[in-house]
Amino acid sequence: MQIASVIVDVAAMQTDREFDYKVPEKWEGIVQPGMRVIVPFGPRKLQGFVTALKSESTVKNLKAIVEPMDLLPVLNEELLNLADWLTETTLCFKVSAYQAMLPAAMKAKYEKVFHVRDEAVSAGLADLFGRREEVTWKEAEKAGKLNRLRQEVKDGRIELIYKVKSKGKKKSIRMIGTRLSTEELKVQSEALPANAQKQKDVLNYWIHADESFISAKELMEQTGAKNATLKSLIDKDILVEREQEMYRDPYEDRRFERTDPLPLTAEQQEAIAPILSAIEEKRHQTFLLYGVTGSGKTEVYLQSIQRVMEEGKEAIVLVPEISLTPQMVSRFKARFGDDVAVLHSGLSIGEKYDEWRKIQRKEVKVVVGARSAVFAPFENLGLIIIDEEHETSYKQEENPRYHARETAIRRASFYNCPVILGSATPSLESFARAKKGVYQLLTLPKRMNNQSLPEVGIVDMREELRDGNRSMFSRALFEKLTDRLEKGEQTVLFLNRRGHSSFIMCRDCGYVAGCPHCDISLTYHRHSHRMKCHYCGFEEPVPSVCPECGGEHIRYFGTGTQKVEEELAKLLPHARVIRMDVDTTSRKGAHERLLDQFKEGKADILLGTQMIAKGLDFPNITLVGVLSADTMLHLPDFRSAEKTFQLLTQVSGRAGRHHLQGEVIIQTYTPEHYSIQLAAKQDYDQFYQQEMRIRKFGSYPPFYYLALVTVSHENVLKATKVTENITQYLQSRLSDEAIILGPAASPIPRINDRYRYQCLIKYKREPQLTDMLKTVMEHYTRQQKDKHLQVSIDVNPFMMM
DNA sequence: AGCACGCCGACT
DNA sequence: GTCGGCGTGCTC
Repeated sequence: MQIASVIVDVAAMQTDREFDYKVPEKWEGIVQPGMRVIVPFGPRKLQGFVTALKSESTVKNLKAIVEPMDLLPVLNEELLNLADWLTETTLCFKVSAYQAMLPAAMKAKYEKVFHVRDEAVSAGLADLFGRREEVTWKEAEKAGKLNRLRQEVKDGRIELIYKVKSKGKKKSIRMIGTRLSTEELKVQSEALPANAQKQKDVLNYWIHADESFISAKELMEQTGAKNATLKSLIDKDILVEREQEMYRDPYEDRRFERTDPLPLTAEQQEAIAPILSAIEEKRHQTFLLYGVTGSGKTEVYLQSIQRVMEEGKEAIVLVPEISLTPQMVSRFKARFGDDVAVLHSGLSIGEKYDEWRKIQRKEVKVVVGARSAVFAPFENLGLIIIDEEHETSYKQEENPRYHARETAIRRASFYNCPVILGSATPSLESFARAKKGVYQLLTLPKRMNNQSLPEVGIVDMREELRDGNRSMFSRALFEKLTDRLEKGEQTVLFLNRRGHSSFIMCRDCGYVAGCPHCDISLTYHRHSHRMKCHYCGFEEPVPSVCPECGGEHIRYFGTGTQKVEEELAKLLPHARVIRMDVDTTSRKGAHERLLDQFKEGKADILLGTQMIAKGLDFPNITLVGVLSADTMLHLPDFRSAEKTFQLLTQVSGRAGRHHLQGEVIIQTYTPEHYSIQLAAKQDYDQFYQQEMRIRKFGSYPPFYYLALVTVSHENVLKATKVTENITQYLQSRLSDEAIILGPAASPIPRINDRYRYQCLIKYKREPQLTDMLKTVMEHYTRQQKDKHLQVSIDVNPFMMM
């Protein structure tokens, strides 16, 4: 007898282990590791993942698998292994790891239905059931009939059935065709009654058509026939119908002009050579491709992929979600055509599912996608590329809290293939590893067409204020802005905050409107004229007088894109402005449309948030203005200087990429800060040196690894007590080399009326740490006397909040 | 996570 | 005397 070990679809500590099930004889040879199955679990039915097959089990009364959910495994051995590793390193549940590797369409959906056993439905339920045999639990609940039904179930007249369904469906279209010859059709047509003109029209189509099948939709359009007409012909066995599976193609109506490999510059050739030899020698190696903006990293990627494809292998390209724009995609589609699948959050669940299936069926060779594309189910990987390697979005902030970079390296080492990490501003971690020789450093020091880097000016906004300029534009920026308008050149204005103003404050007493449930200030939203909490969703109208002192001088602080847009309209009424932020680009295709408009010169100024910091490459942009460079600098995060430097460098790179010389103005209240100074000089190396000193001094990455334990509870005392216990437990067991900070209140000490305390572990080498953290997790979730207690652990955290 | 079993308060 | 509250423990 075959027995399957199954991980069930319940993300909880107590169920995070294998359960054994008999494999029914008829499924033997079909059920395999990596396949999804439906299994009975207690009274219900659940989705489960088969992890292994065996012939014995220590459990005596095994239940049997109900049925497989797939024909072929959805996870191969390599991915099953990778899931084990993810579980180990990120301390997540097995199911969570599996789920992260599969498209959302494969997530199970559960439904409970009441099914009538007897013919007759008891009185009182007739109105609920009507003539149906089944009623869903939800319907019954709405009708308030649950108790009644419970009784019926007990008495055995009604059965409660647990159903498991897959969320996504394959898309199929209805095809209509005929197996009859033209002659036979003519005969059939004549045999039809005289008033069946429509049916005759339909048959006439096939008498003249070449292909034997056509989609029902198209047939009806061409012949004007209704569905009923087709149906009666099908009933007469003259026509036949069938469902044909098809892919949803998100890029259906787009055509990509094929491009050929471009000749490489000497620098590019030097950089690509070691990559190509690693590919040829099937050697696992991680390359850090450090190249300034516009130095031609993408062409290096493309030609590396080309070589991988020539070897008959596959490649994964990871790109930050935010720059996964149609322009980016088109560069790959243009070079590799239909060999490319694309995975990003803009696709529907069904579209993602289809792209995933193309990969699984080996119908594509290249995947371009955001973080989760690192799990693309290729089985013959030849290369993984991570563009903009330093981007924090490669770290997932929910369980499993994995980092795409580490995951990629793990996969690549399995396949003995190289990884390319590309960036103009590498993360300190990666650059340090490159310097140590863990990664091989490849440099592209020059811009492609020998364009010099733009001239960058820093404006001290405190001085502006002192001189009486209270506007959000410094005199220097405003002057250059008007100059560009006159010359007909384009400007990009960058601001990393959307909306209007960020918070409101009373000028009399200094009162700032805060959330009553969280320790954070409320954000002002103009359209609704209300204040909202971004953490718990609380909202309230803006007070007309200060609730503290009754004063009437309520002021709006902070500047959002919307407010800048209004200000521009006032100051430069003739300027045509395009605003790009989450609000204006949420509609499908809006992103591309706005950029196209700007590209075609239909606007003078492009005003936007983060999303315009990348990829934008238009010849006519000669001025870039950063309205406030230091908004990020004061966040409670040891990476804030690094992030500021990266962003400023990134944004500056937008100017003067072609024939016209570019210029950048950075407005700031802290002009002396090294991250701003060095970004202005575009001096990564200097920044690296400086920041490394600070990291060393503070014992932060890349000198130490981090692990963050966050405890939250409604009761402050409980939260502090638990955090203290955890800290003590770790303290007593870790080596002297480890540094433990805490217990301390989180940077946001309260969210949704729950108090949050944390403990930060800095360590270099603690082989026991994972086990200890696992113990901590188990201890506090098992001893669930206190349901309200929450403990979360983030190994290598990026968000310290 | 759900769901059942089981043991104590306010109602027909 | 029952309905229903949610504490506890299990699911191959």
